Amino acid sequence: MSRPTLQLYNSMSRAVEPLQPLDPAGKRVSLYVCGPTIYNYGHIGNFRTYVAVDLLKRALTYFGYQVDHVMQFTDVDDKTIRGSREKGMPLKEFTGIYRQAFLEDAKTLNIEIPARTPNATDHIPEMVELIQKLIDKKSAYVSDDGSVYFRISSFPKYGCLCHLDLSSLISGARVNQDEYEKEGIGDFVLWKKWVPADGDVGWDSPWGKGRPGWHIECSALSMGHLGPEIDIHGGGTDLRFPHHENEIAQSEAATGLTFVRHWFHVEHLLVDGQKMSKSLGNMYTVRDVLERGYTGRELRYALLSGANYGKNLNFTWQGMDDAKTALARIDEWRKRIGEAAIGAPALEEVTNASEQIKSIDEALSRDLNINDLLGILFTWIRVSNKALDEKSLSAAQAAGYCLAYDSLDTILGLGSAIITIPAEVQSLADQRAEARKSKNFPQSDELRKAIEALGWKVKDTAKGQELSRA
RNA sequence: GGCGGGGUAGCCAAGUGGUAAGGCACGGCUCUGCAAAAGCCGAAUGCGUGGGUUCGAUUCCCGCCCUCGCCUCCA
Repeated sequence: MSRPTLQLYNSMSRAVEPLQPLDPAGKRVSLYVCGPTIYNYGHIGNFRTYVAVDLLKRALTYFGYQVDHVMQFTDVDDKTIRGSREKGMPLKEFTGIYRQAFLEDAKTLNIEIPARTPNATDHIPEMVELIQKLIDKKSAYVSDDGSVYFRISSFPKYGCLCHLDLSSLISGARVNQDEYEKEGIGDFVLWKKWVPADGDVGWDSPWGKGRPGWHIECSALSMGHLGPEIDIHGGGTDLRFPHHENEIAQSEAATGLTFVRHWFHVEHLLVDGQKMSKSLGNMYTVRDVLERGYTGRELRYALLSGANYGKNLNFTWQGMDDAKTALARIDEWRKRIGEAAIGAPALEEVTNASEQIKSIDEALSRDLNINDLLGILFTWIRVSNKALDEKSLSAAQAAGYCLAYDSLDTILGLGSAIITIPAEVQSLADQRAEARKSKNFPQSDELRKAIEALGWKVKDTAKGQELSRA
């Protein structure tokens, strides 16, 4: 089936543009995403970004592209070093804990882990090589203390991504006054000279022992894994400046090529309308949300549906409840429509799905318009439920809805609720079935209350009781 | 000061130069032993505000108000 061309907002041009991959065959799309710094558990704001990236990746796959996806883990910087020293742990061990935690949380949210997730520290030689190249090209210099800086004045395009004027940087609000050794105020560090606070963290280099600056890892890893020019580079909106701006400078100064064709930035998540911060006590991890009794897929739904990726998403517990209810309705419907499809003819004979899939394609192609997509889904739900109530939906039509939904869910990634009923709950339900058989309704109601007290809901249907999580 | 994003029903949120998707919440009804689930019906004469362009603007233009973010820690 032919699909529309995917239109994506490009934060470089500030316009929605059709995606045009470098691959001459138009099949392969290279995608690099700036991963987390692994010094702590990721919060839901981090995961809003990665859920959005996951949506992008799934959409690309859906549109028939072969996605070459790389995301690095930043496992060396001030925060990781400080954290590991506080815990009295080797850096690698310390960051390993949070790398693992991130992967687990991603799994909770049904985020597809990129095929390659390199750690920055496993690629120091590539970074050193890139820095040397920049020095050779006079785009970087070694300062008196042995650190290496990128020379912004050597790169006229500097500021192109963020539309910044270099002179405005000089009068910028926050400039580190301590960095006397820099030639220019906007120059940024490529290689940081070892200092005692770094402890045993450090690598040898032509400029002495030290460690890479933050930005160089993404340039080295992106180019190393995906080539000097890539299709899409993404991350949270806060990375635009300085991180991505600096990546462009480093990479393009070294290669003379266009580093990235399409920039994908995800807007931030707010909590109760405010920026998350420790002082406000509104920073939640994925684990915190789970502890409140929500599931990963409920959080995924909330993160996906709260707002399109390019806009701030306001996280609230009310929003989590809304998500939970809406998702339960989708689940209920999927189950019902699936049962109605039993006995349907072979899939190739199911024709009404194509129209539905077409509407999905169209909404998705418009810069991943998830809310339009959900609007379409809920319309299917209402229309088909009505038809089922009226007994006017054929098995073939039901199968068409199943087909369309399952296709849609390759993008949404909601999957299905896996329900394991505790023995205690099942036992109460069995007793209730007996009570109902003998029309002992008072006892039946008592048992329902007992089941609800355990956090479960019971529903009476023509086929008997059905249990679900409250 | 510079750059950018928002202001659409109680809450969340799409959208369009031609008369306001969807979700959640709420009320009534149908169904049900009662519930639940599902369905039906119900709310914006209106899309921050004042002008302008137009046959027609929430959608385009200008001014104003409010709000959020970024301007070298940050997804």
